[in-house]
Amino acid sequence: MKTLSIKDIALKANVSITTVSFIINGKAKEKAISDAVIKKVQKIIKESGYKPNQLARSLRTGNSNIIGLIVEDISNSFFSSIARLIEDKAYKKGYKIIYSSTENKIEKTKELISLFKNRKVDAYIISPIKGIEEDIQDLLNDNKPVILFDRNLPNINTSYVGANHFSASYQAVESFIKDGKQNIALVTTDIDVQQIVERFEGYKKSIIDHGLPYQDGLVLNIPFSQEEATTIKQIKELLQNRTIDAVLFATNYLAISGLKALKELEKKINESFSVIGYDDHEAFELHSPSISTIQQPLEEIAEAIIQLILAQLAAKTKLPEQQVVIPAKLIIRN
Amino acid sequence: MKTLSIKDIALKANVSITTVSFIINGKAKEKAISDAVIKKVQKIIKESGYKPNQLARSLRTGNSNIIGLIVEDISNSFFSSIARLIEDKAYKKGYKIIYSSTENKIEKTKELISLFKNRKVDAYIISPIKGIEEDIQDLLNDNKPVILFDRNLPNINTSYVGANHFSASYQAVESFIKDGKQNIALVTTDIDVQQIVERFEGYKKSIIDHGLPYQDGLVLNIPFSQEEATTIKQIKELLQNRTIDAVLFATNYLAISGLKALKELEKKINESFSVIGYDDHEAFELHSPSISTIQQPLEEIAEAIIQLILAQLAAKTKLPEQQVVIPAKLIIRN
DNA sequence: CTGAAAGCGCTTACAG
DNA sequence: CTGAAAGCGCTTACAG
Repeated sequence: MKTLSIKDIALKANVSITTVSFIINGKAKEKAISDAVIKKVQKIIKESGYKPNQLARSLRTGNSNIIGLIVEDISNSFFSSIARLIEDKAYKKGYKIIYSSTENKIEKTKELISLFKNRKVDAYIISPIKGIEEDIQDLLNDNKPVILFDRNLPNINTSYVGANHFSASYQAVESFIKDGKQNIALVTTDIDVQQIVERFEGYKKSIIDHGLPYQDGLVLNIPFSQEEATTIKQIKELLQNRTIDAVLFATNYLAISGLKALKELEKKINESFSVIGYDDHEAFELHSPSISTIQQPLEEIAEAIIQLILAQLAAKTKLPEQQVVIPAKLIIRN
Repeated sequence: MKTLSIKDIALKANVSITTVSFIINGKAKEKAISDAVIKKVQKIIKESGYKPNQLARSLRTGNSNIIGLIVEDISNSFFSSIARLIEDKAYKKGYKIIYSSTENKIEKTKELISLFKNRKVDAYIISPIKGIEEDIQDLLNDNKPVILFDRNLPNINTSYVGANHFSASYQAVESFIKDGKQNIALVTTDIDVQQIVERFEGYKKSIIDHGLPYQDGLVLNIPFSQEEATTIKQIKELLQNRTIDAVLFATNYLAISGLKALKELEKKINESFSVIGYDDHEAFELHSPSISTIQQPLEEIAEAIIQLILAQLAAKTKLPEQQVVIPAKLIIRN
């Protein structure tokens, strides 16, 4: 069961490995290999089930037809959905995707980039955190295409795809206010990334623009890696200690924790108490009542990312960077 | 920014690449390299940030320190949790995991195996489907460790880790009956894998053992790749056309569709109508009322898998295969 | 129309 | 105690 090499095929076909290589790589015509030889070699390849060793190919050519996808947490449905869409689209162009989660840890992210680099990944799609600017710059200096998404990094000159979180959370708060809500809380996370900061700023600006007082005490910052039990406890405390008639959750998993807190408090969502979540989650629609949410158009985001990356991969020279900002939509469910 | 090779290090250190290689691979002592040389070379490696090219290393040694994980759907929380646990454990032993989803498609699964083979993956963890027996046998003949999990394949002689689904669904039905339920439905999927068949058989046997009539019409087989909207429609029809006072769902995503169907029908879960799900889902606990469920002990399963795979990887000879069956637990929530 | 040969970056048996 | 050389399986510039 020794696995076959190009040499074995060349031997069987009684031609040189050069000829076999040209045929495998679709360069037969260009190299003017005779039809008879092409047919013969293809037949032998087919019959023997020979598959070129990708490792050797990558080692020689320096590229791998692999795109690396680095996200916060691949088990979060926002990221897994994007990953799935990108994978499908990339596959059709002959690229495979390998992905991994950073868990918002700088060290882990650096290791991942280094690992992918070592495996000669052709291009990178990264949902970044602060502290890895240098590593990304190295990639760029190395002429590797890098697309940032979901979060931008101010000092990096590369393309970015993401939603407009400022205006999304501005609108969410506005919809609360139109419903007559006065004391609107925000439950968010403490990670210092643009996308999260924007959600806070949209919240704050909307409150102020509509003539309500901004209250620091209504904003709860949850540490990212905190145990969920602690998060639930903190949300319960917020809800018990303050007069609150509406809550905006800045991420889907915070909203889930929030719903658990409400359940434990036996506090109902109704005309006098509203909730809006972020991104989507299977539990939102199923919940009684269904949970309204700010949704990012996943398909559009995935499409924009893959377009940019394929364009850069196909180009010989560096393309001008683009900032693609896609509006998020407020979905009101009742 | 040319990336460094072992040659560059050898040059800088003024030694041969052989010596550098020995030092990198921890064979310096064994090869009796002098301490002075070791220190010097290590210093240069550190300062230059040199990382060995894994592709070249794999090409030469024939192994990659990568374990391939092939599951039905990585975005299902059962599989993503297992993947996460395995990843952590493997990482500590110097192995990386790459994973991908089969979506229960034979062709896609074959392609994945072939892809992983091409990338010289050292070992395989597979949640299999029928129709890939030959491909797995090829792997085994090639002396690659393969662990099957979640589902077994009768004619393959390799280790397996999974839960006892027969007794789990037997118990679930028993608990319905003890609660006075008489007309118990099963919503399951049509994929022909042992794990799903067992769930059906446990259901049927439990009904018969407790003196109830088994009714074919109370078992709904949902095609795996069917649109969710259709699934919800079929579940609604079942519930409307039949007298049913309890439903066992054979997978977590079917339970979610079932809950959506109940919501659309405005049918409440209460003393006279019960539901049990399978595996877990964030929405189960959050639901009002919370949904009882059959849970597989993820940590134990992951632990068993990784133990078996690491043992086989460390062994020079083929280890005897083991069938590890772990009991699933019925979690009653109210 | 086709092939011999160099080289990608490593590891390792062999020699000294 | 250390190194020269072969070889893993490919691709491609060059030659004819």
